[in-house]
Amino acid sequence: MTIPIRVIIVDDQAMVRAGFAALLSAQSDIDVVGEAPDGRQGVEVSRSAHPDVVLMDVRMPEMDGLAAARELLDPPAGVVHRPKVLMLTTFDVDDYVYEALRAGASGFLLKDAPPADLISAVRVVAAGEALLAPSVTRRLIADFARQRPAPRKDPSLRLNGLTPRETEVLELIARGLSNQEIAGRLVLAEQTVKTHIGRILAKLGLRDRAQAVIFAYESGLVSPGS
Amino acid sequence: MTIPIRVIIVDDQAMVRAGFAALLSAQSDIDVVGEAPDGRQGVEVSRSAHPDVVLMDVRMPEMDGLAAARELLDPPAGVVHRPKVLMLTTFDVDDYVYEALRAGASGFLLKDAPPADLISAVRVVAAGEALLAPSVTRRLIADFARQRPAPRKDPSLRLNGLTPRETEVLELIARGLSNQEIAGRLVLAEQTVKTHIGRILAKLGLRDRAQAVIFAYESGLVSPGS
DNA sequence: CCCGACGTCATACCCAGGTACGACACGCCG
DNA sequence: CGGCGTGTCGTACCTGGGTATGACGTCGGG
Repeated sequence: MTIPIRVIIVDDQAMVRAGFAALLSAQSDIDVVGEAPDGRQGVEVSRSAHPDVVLMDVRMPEMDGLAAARELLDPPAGVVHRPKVLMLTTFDVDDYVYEALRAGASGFLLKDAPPADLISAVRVVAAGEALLAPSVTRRLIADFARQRPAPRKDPSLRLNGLTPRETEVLELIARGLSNQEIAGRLVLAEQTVKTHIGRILAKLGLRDRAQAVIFAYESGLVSPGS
Repeated sequence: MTIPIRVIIVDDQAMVRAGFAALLSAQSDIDVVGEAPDGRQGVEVSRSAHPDVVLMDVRMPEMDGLAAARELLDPPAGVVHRPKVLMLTTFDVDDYVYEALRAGASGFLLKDAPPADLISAVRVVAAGEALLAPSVTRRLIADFARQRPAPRKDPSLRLNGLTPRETEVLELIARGLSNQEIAGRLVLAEQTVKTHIGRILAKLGLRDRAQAVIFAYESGLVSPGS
């Protein structure tokens, strides 16, 4: 650590700011180079003091921490300085967490965490890594696991009834191709495509290609964005 | 902490096991109640020693940590014991991390982490929370942010052209309803539904309802599982 | 007050898509 | 060998869905 980590503290409670500042300043590798009582001023201070890390409270008057974080992490044209943002909150509220992470925050800590945690969090974040409160981590993992429990297991499961060729056709349906286009792509007669589709719909208990598209998405055969 | 946290250590290197055991046993609130040199034996030991937390190395002979974790976290019928699993690895490899989290692991640490981290990780995990190595956290957050940059912004963005009523119709299309069913649901003449659909397709540059379904999923208007 | 956006509906037309039935070829397996 | 699953294609039929055009009522804003 040749050069210290530059930190600013944005929180509407003066006592909290003072406490954190004292705590962090006591570290030889950390400099507190600014403070602000609300999001708007926080952004300004950050722009002029160009800190490495911004400690940002979530709930604040004037401009809340979320908006301020967004402003700092996705700055308007011309602004080159992009600090790391470490969000702080008294209670952990889901929405805030997710919004902050989406905005690009590097961490999310509860204020009741041990002081040592805050200090190490600043170091971790400054190093370009990320750190979350354990309860937040748990939730994020749960969410992650829920979203993709096994992207390639569920589909093949219910897709079992379909032959490879049928699966192939189904995927093209799910891409929005017409029967004619599918026939062209697979080098088939259009009627053959119809035959396949007929069997697909029968096997899966669907009515038309629109429902087939739904099935393809719900089963994971195709996924948004892919 | 009236009753200590029961921990077992699964790692193919005896020295590592010994080191961790010594480190953890020194804590008054942690008991090391078992060890195993590979995944298969790890599962067995876990079943008999019923620990609160299983420290599991990723890379192991016989049965790797991932498979063992899956076995412990999604046990066959009849097995009631479900310990928390804390994965350990020497280097951090993406795939392993995601697989482990999907399987339901409560944490993922690098072996080069400070000893204090391991100890607190055990406590955190035992408490039902989760904890990840900072580099892993960063990656998970990045992934999270990438997956859903703003689930309710992108859609409404391109959905802008659509009127509320049209959006409503589109959603029902994406649910697989026929025009007749949509008419019934919205208390409309079938022709009105057709009119709406015609406009929807024109505005979005789509050809038929199948493509409309795709659009609904891709834009986030509807999501798999919802 | 008039116009534009929105929502509603009608009449008419056409075709892609889905259904029904049958047929033939190929490869695998009991 | 015989049968089954799979993939291929043909003919025939029917309907749901998409297109075209026009019309009417209601709002809200300029």
